[in-house]
Amino acid sequence: MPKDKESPTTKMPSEMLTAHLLALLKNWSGYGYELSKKLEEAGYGGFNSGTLYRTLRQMEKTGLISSLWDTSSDGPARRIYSLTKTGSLFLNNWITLLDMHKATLNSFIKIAEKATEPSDNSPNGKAKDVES
Amino acid sequence: MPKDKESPTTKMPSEMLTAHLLALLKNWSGYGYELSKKLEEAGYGGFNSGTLYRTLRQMEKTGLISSLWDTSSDGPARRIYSLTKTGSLFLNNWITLLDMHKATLNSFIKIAEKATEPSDNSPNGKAKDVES
DNA sequence: TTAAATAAGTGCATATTGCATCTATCTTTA
DNA sequence: TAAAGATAGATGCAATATGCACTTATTTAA
Repeated sequence: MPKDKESPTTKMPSEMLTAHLLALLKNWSGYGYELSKKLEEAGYGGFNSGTLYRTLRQMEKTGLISSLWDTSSDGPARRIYSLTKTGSLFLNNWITLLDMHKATLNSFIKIAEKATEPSDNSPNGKAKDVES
Repeated sequence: MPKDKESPTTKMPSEMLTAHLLALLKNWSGYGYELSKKLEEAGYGGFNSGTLYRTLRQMEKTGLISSLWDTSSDGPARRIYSLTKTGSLFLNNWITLLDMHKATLNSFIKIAEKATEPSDNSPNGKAKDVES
């Protein structure tokens, strides 16, 4: 892998969108415009196309996906993306992380519920007033 | 332009961290330093303290939490945060969103698995080579 | 009196995003 | 046939967000 000279930090793009794109590309190859339509169909719209295309290029730079031009069909050329091994691992990991995230949230919430059982509703300490 | 009254876009801070903080503040009041320790205990460390404090102030600006200074105990003053009604709704909504997110991921993955049943592993179309 | 812990924050460089716009290819329609 | 629209991917710029190091301040421990 060329690893190009993006020397300092090549950061992962926005996690939610990345995860959806990886899932769509699981065992399947597609191009940006197509992916954006599928995401919108699935109710995951709201981003602008620029963000999508930039995210895809960024994912490619970090090795989650790879691309090649498809000029075989009519219309503008399409950049076809496929999942890499890394991308596949990342997707599995993300799903595990999601579960952990939710478990932590729930544990926090449950701890909070327990802590307030003796109906102590007042904020702790003698607190002075707000200031900006 | 100073942008001052932050009229147009006051964006939500990084979603994961926000969600954890909201969960910790559910039915409970705490301050930044304390929250950061709890997050680290729960295995959710890795952010630096600056990010945490800035996230909290940002959450306050968007109305998810509210704060007041606590000077009642020894040591440096503490900014005590509490969940607002908005924050509570946001937290519930986030948990729902997480479920939807995971459901969508799984549906994408399952569709992909079905689509490849006839063992067609080749990328679609006659694709030309990559270019940067 | 010095160091370390607690508590909250700032400054600056870099990264990411939103919004508008651009290029280009092909199809539809007036 | 000219104009408009859909498809496809991308960029420029301003506004935000983030990482990293550093600062300020209060109190306790060495």
